[in-house]
Amino acid sequence: MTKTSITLPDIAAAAGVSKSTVSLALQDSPKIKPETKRKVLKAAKQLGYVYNRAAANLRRRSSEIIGMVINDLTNPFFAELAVALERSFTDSGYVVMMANTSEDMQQQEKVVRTFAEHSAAGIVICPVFGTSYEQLTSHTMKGLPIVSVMRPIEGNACDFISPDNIAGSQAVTAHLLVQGFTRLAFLGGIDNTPVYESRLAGFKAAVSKAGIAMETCEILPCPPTREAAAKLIIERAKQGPLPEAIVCYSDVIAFGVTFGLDRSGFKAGKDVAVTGFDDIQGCNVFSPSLTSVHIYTDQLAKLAAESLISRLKDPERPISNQTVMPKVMVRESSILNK
Amino acid sequence: MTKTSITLPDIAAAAGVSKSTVSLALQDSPKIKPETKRKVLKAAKQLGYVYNRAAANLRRRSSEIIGMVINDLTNPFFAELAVALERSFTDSGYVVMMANTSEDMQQQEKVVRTFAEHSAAGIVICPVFGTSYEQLTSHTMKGLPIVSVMRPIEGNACDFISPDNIAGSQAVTAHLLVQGFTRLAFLGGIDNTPVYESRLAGFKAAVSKAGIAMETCEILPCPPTREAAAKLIIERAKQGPLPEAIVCYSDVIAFGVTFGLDRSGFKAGKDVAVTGFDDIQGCNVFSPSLTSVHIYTDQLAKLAAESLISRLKDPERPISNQTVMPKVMVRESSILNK
DNA sequence: CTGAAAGCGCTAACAC
DNA sequence: GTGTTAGCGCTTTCAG
Repeated sequence: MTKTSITLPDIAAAAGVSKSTVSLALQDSPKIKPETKRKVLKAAKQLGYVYNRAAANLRRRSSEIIGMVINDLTNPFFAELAVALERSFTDSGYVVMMANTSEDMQQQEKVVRTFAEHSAAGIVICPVFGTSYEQLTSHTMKGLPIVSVMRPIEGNACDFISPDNIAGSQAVTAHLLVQGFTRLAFLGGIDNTPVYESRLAGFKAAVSKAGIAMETCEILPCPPTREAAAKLIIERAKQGPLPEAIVCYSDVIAFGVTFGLDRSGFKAGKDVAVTGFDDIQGCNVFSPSLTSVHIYTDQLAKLAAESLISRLKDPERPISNQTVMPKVMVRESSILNK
Repeated sequence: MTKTSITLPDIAAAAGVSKSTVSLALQDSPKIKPETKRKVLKAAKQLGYVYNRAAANLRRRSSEIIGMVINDLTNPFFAELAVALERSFTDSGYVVMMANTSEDMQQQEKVVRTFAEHSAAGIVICPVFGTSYEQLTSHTMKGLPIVSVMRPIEGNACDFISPDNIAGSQAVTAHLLVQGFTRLAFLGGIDNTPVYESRLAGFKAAVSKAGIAMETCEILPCPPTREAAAKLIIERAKQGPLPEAIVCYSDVIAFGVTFGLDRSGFKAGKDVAVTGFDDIQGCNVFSPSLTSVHIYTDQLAKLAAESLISRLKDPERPISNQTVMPKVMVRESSILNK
């Protein structure tokens, strides 16, 4: 809380006008004479006035606060997404309060409630898997507009923006198949989560379209961290010949796999083809550079902001699901160079 | 803004008590009979009441909001720090509004002002280099408590928490020197910034203590990104024999250097010893695993929260600078294994 | 222990 | 164009 008790009346007194004139002037209302405005602005600046938005919001019964809830900021992909989202909203004049949930449902419920208590106009969220609108709003913040990004909220009750995971996964798998690999693996991601299921579905679709039996392929889920992926592939390497190509659930997984392969005496892009998903910044500055699926994070963020802002303006608009078509970025890791 | 117009009077009516009794009950005041409290809580829950903190703060003339301002969330080190900071503050019952500045001074001034307008109780910031308290508070938010982390605010006007960069850098350089390297380089970081100067000073101190002439060493600053570091070392590699060991300004730089060396036909940890700084999560899941300087991010975050909270309680307390002693984590990248 | 009344800083009709 | 007046939802003396 700023100590300053400089308020509208103070400015009014200094400028020799009334409280409401000051209010109008500060909002740059056309009802106020330019000269008066100048006088008011000058007095405000002189006195070191700090606008009190909470008071204004209270009176106006609306706010420009957007609550942003991110599942895991230490995951570089979500950090990139968070930054893009923040920019999209601030570009539209909103201010975003941001919170990290560390994939913790309790924490998530808590921060959403806190945002609601601070009169957030709406929420943009990468929800913890398994989140439903009901629990998110605790039956008590009904009508709080929410848009989810990347991961859907159960029950289809919220606007949702995501990449076309199936198409992206299918395309990157096809890119591998074209090279003649027949023993593939899909590695990483958490079983029974929507993103995992979609990316896996794309993988399977490509494989079966290529006329390859799924039995020759391996499916190895694991938590979305470098450590987990590394551990998994190291164990796997001990158990016999590796697949020729590994489609990873995400770039983070792919980095872990690359590391694990190295520890097991194999090289990604040489002994085994590896692909990622998300196309985060690091992909290009990594040896081997990582083939990945670019999902247009900035575009996702832009759509999320547009979607939420539209809903704020028209709460009755039908719920919308928007999908962005990704693009395969071929780099070294997927082209074997023996 | 939550649509709900459920307010204290509504609950009061439902529970058959007065507005103020409800307020007290909600705050769990000892002045209210347990039975009454139960009645009130029940009514509140039934009606789907959402506490309005903005209104409460307005009346109480204080708030539990902390504004967190981070220079670059896409840098994994700062993302880790941000998460740690957020946790420290929320653990103490504060709610943090977070904003990313992308190292943009204008953006930084804007978000600090916005936080002030939202009645933030204080600010925790990783400032853009060159930030002064004066400009941050625009001469108008005087007295807004600010604690800076990692990077100092000019003029020593704010509490400041940081690792002992000199000691950390000196220690990791010494670790290299002990192995007998004589041609070292200090790579990365932005010239004339305090963190750079400190880390470079530690490097120089170790070198001169080892009786080595600084002339045999190279100093190659560059922006703190993987890309910039990679580009720099690739250029450098073309110009003649590389140093035997490279002390990097940060882990991000070290990752870039490792990549660039690889592109130039050299291996970190084999042809050239490389060390990082910050000890971010990736260090262990990287080939070669990266020797780094662990700076106890959680501890920095904890001190930052304590420091800011103390100041909120006692605005007159003297400004404090706290330093945390880092620790060298020796891994593969710095032990040549030819 | 509970109620009545005042007011935080601001906006928004509605007068003048 | 500008001033008056009445609150937004809450906390907090102060009575009772």
